[in-house]
Amino acid sequence: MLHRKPLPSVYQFAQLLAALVKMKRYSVAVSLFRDMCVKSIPVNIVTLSTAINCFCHLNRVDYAFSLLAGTIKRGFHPDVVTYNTLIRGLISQDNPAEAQLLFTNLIRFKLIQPDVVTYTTIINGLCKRAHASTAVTLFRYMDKKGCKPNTVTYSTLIDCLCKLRLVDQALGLLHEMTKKGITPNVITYNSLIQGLCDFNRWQDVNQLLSEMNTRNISPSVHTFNILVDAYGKEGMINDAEDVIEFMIQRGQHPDVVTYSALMDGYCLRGEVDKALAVLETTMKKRGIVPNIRTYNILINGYCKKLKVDRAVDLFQQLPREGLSPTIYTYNTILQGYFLTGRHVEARNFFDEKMMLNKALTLNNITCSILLNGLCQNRFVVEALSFFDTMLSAGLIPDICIYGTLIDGLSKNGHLEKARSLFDNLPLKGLRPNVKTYTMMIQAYCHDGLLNDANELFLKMEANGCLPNDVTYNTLIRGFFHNKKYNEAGVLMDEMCARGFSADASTASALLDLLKSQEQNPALLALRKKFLT
DNA sequence: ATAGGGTTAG
Repeated sequence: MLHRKPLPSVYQFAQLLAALVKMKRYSVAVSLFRDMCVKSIPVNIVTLSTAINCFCHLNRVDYAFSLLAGTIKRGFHPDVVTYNTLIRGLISQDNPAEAQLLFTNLIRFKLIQPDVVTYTTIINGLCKRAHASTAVTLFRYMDKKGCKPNTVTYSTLIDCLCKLRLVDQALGLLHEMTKKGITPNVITYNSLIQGLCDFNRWQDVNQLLSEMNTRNISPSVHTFNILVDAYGKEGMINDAEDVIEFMIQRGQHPDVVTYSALMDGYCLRGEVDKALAVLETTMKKRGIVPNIRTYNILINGYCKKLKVDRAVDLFQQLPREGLSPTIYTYNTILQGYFLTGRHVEARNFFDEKMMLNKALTLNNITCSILLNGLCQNRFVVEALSFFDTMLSAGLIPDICIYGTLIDGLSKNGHLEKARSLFDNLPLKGLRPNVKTYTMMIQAYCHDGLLNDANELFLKMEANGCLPNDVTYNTLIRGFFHNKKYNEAGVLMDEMCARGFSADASTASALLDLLKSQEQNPALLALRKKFLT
């Protein structure tokens, strides 16, 4: 194009950029745009907006805004499309406050009139941050302002409601849109099918599929992938295979996502070798190239089967396949080593493979795997020193990390350290959850501090955290071990009243007690309670 | 008339 004389028009360059965007080749588009600027090829607001969009997709909203400044400086007028792009960029960069500010200023200074895309973008951003009710309010507001929601707006809201597990509300919106004459598309249905699959509502799924059929909306590869994944996760591997067979019959081509979902299904059943066969035969035969997620599934499968060496073989095979491991890959193998008691290899793997890899961002999962693994192997000092390493690497520990640490410390004879960590959680802006409370209660019980345990049990509910079945069972066993059978009985009644029941471990603890103290009246009363 | 922005799966 650059060598053509006369030069192709700005339209044709815009089309080329758009094609690259469609293929998600954002950095290629950006370098082409730069090339155009250097060679003084005319640009306009359309090509400029496309470049701004590319920067946003590359997570460089800062560059996007400096290009916006350049755009205005060169005398072009950013329009509603330009600003919608920037609003989406800010939201996707997790900066909703700036997005909000941009939106209000655009309206205040009458720079643009928000359109249906503006509202849809913001509704999506709100929903993805779990502000569903605000999103619905905005949804009703735009309608009132004369900006009619369209298929994409409804699909966005439906998808978000499904992800918040409000599937029936989402189905209500489907009904509402069709009544208004706004036709759902395959994306609308895919979101709903996913939402229903999450609840194993197979009958409703089939009803939606036949509804699609009546409306002449063909299921896409996406649709089938949702089904393969859902069946695989439920262990219904034959159904998953049937879906793939069906989609091929209908002329759809399964892709890497389809087969990865199938492989995950096999791995969850422990049939990792079958998953490997899918990769080595079916995918190869069909010319489908596996990606890192495909390998992660296999690596995870082998680790869960305690075949860590096979997992490491696959890990070492990655560069040959042109793939780079992700933090998920590393975390999986690290956990595999600990799971099989190979803590020396785990620590070498962490030191040599993970710490030295500059491209890797260690996360809270890494931290909790390490802390848990070290504590379970009685390396408390090392665990604490790793914790410090992670902190100085800039990691912000979440409540799960503290839970792991509290549990590990208390199980290795450091109850007071665990207690002080627990008590200082509010100072770190963290609230204990039901697991954290339960671990601390267990710690107190283990050291015979039943009063502290009971006090905390009462306190958690007062703090708005309801005990669950694990909490009750933990405290009841604590009373058993400290010969407080009457207290155990009272708590057992309370637990049953709340719809929980004694678990296997509590039951066997009681049976052991009964065996050794056949005539203890308190225990006999407990047995009566327990057996009825 | 031809070009840019918002929604779905592992």
